[in-house]
Amino acid sequence: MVTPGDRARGVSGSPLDTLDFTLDRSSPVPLYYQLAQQLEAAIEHGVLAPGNLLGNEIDLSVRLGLSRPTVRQAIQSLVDKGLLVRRRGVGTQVVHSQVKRPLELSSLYDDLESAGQGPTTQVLRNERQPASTEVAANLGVKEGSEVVVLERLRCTHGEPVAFLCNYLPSGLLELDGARLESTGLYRMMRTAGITLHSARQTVGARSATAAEAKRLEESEGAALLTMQRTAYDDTGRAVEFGTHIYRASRYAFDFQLLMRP
Amino acid sequence: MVTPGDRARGVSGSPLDTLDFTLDRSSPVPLYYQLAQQLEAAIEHGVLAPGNLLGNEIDLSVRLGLSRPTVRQAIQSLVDKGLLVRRRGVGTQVVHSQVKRPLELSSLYDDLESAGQGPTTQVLRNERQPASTEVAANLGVKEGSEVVVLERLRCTHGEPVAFLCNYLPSGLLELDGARLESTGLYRMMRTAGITLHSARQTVGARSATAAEAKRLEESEGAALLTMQRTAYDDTGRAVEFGTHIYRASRYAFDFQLLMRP
DNA sequence: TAGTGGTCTAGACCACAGT
DNA sequence: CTGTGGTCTAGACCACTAC
Repeated sequence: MVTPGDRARGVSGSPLDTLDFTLDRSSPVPLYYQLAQQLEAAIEHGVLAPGNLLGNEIDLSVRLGLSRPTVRQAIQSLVDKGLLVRRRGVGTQVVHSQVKRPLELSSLYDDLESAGQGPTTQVLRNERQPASTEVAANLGVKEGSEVVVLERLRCTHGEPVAFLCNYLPSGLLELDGARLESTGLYRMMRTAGITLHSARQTVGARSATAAEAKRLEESEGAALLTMQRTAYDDTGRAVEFGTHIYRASRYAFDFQLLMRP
Repeated sequence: MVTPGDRARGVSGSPLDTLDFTLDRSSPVPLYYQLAQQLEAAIEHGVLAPGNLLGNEIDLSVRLGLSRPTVRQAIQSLVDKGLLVRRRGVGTQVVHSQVKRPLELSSLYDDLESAGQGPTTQVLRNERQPASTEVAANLGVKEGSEVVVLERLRCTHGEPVAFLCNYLPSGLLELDGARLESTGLYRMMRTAGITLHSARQTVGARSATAAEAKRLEESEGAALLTMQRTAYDDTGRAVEFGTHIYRASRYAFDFQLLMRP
């Protein structure tokens, strides 16, 4: 006999039924997080295919020996990531597309590294100076107060890709030139315990001036991609303001936007 | 006498203490949402200044006649929005910066309209055709299957700003030319009950070809901003793929990124 | 040591979708 | 009608922070 519940999960049952999750209650990792990770892995590996129903939350909580709110918390975190969709009266399904890339503060160094291009960085300038009106406004400090100014040239395969000019509040971070050349600024900030939280970006384009063209080994008038960004930590304090210029022939921004209704 | 609790909230107490929230239990609006909205309004209006502590969740729940999980849900939604920060052992505070603009799927029409520029749109093309390899891959449909192709020229103050080329799965939406000229594509999709959920974007730059320059009233070789986007609805199905070209002299992308740890 | 948020439980009732 | 997710309650214990 086939009960309504069987039909709801499909005749062959939810793929989740054959999956066993291992929960370690003695672990410091929260239970909802352990469950979320294993669900995400199942989706990633295709065990849960797009469109598959997860089965209802009550059954799942009973089967796992968890309370329903805990299971909900795990599922909700994946809904927030865009991996699952909930529909009242229907159930929870895996989304149909395989858009997995999370939204991140794009760090050029990380972008290039993950693309396997082996970037190198040349620090052109690393010193302290009084903040200009524009820099002060963007960093939320007083005009004329001391800030660190950083100018870098980033290359791949021996050719320039971008010219990066950044301003940081003085005293926030020790900027060692050698480490700056071997890793990205954002990675250094993370290592220093600064947790980036959000950023405001403006992306535009313009033609290269003679000086810019020379620096980036482009021809004068070539199209350049420009980006201005202010980054904030988790308390909302501005921790970086930068103006970046990219060779459009060698770089483009690639990112994902999420809408929250 | 000053108790530790008084000190924790500051000598004058949390500004929240003098605020009265009105909760309507008969309303269909969830209680946590009512609370979240009123908290957000208090922050927006400066009643809760950056750095202010909210007071602990237990007291708040008692004072409001709600359970702690409900209060937590309200607070969590504002933490997700980046308006509040929680610190274990410390409390919940308002973030220090006034970065409030939410992350959104930027619709050029909405952008221009909110900037008060009064955009106009000219529909150059609106017809069905078989999907090319590229379009099919981006929309997740079979190559050669019918899609709607839409070409529009967007202007402000009588001058072109952007040339927009979009592809939509056939049968998704009725595209009335007149309405397309008076509103944006995204707004039409929302009206038709399609809830956009996420999008993948690539932003780059290049020099204008002769044809592009003519169409956008630029000079040949001028810097153009290019954007390619695939948008997905809440089930993860691709609902739009587009290639947009903007006059860099008249438009730039402005958006906020949020990091989720 | 005291206060905070972080996690978890075991129930409950409701609104909505599909039959 | 049944089954689903959406919301809500009233407790509990733990980990971290500051004093």
